[in-house]
Amino acid sequence: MAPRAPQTSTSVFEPVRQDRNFEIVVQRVRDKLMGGELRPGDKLPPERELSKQLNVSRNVVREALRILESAGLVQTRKGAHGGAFVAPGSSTQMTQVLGDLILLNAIELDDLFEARTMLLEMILNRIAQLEKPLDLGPLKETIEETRVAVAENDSTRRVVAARNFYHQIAAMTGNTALVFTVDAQTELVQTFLRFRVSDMDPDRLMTSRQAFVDLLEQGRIDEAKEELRNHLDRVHRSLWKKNI
Amino acid sequence: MAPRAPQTSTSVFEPVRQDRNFEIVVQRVRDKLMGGELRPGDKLPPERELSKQLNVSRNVVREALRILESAGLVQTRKGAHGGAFVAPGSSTQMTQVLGDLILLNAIELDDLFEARTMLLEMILNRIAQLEKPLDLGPLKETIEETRVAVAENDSTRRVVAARNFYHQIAAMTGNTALVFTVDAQTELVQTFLRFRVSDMDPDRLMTSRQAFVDLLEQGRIDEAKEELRNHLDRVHRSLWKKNI
DNA sequence: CAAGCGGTCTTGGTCCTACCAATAGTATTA
DNA sequence: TAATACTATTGGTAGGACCAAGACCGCTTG
Repeated sequence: MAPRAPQTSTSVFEPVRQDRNFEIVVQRVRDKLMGGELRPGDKLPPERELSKQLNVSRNVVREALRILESAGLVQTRKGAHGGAFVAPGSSTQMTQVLGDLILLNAIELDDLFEARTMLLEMILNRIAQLEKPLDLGPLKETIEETRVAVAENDSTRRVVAARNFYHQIAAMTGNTALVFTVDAQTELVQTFLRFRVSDMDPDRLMTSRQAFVDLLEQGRIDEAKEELRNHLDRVHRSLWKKNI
Repeated sequence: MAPRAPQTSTSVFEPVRQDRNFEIVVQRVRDKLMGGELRPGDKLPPERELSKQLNVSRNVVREALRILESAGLVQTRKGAHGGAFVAPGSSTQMTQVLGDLILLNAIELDDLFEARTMLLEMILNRIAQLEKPLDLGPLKETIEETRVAVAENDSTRRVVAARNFYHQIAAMTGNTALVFTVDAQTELVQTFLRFRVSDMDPDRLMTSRQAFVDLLEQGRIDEAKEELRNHLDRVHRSLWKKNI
């Protein structure tokens, strides 16, 4: 054999480990979720127990739980019979993500508004294609709820009712992904609106809501789209004023 | 004075504190981001320093950093001159959220596919409304890249090229929110596809891509939509087979 | 007996201290 | 001069201690 030149061993050895321990723990939990071994409502072992089972420090377990919690996968409760429970899905995480992207200036607020308007128009198009007659019951109830909230000047109820309004429009498509997306966008817009609900003229709001559901009931979807788009434009414009 | 009945003091005292310390730390950082005091690229103080400044334990700081990190707001590096740096926005968090919602059975995979198809159709509608002539340069380059990747049977390059393809379609709208949403959905679908890229017939893929851009160039948007929709249907269907 | 009160145990929340491990910069040596 | 070794910085992990909230049990008391 020819003598081997003394070369600096070129990446023959791969790094033993690169993932941090808490990332591995997170992945373990995700795997159990994916495998169906863990389902919403289930309880994870106590932190001390988990740290023993996984042979890591309690610190590592806690950091992993923080990640899972901020991802909306688990919720934690203190005290006896407390612990980390697998959570049901909600739109709050998507709201958070969108909000953070705006914080980082990666998404323009205007663009989000435009996307929201487009998404809702798209949803109405989808609704127009449905064969079954629409069940406008929930929508009408929500509008009634809005009316009461406006009458009593209860801004909290008003905000909830607004969220329900858009939620139910999306729900009419039966598409869960669209529902979550709409919910997230609505929540985010409401976050920016905060305590400026009162800026919106109550009469105009009720008129618009009522006109929308009436048009929908009569099957005049295109006009309903127009009504909704005008309303959204007003809302977004009022928000923009603040954001200068 | 009339003697006061010995009533059990009804909620005169409010709880001193409810937020956990690491949540407060997270909020502090978010506030600095919102106020523009922290911008992407900036470096946070070292953990030990931060724990001194905020008067909390290093544990609390670390748990807060895990949350910020999993939210995509910061990235951490080890070693000298390391630390937590404010990150630029990316679509990975949105991808993660969507994936988690599917894990939790809160979103149906089929619904996500449908939403994706609808979103891209919507984007093409938006493109059709644009006044300026489209710049199809990047799109053509990406298709060329796809052709090379297919020829060399390089699945990694193929996946990247596919991501670019949809990314550039979305980018033509100029709407950052749409771009992020499309990117997230594409990444997620690719995650589910994983190593099944080869399932797609290369010839058919190239034919579809080429036809799409040709139609787009000739302004026959409706036919381009049709072409894209058929392609997406094929992709989603092939994925569905696996998911049984 | 019923209501309420206090004790007790479980479990998450916080703190501290020590040490390991990666990394960039600097000094040293062949 | 270039490769090597050292050093300081900083995140990652470990383990122990204590606090605080909440569920449960049993005792006291009216």
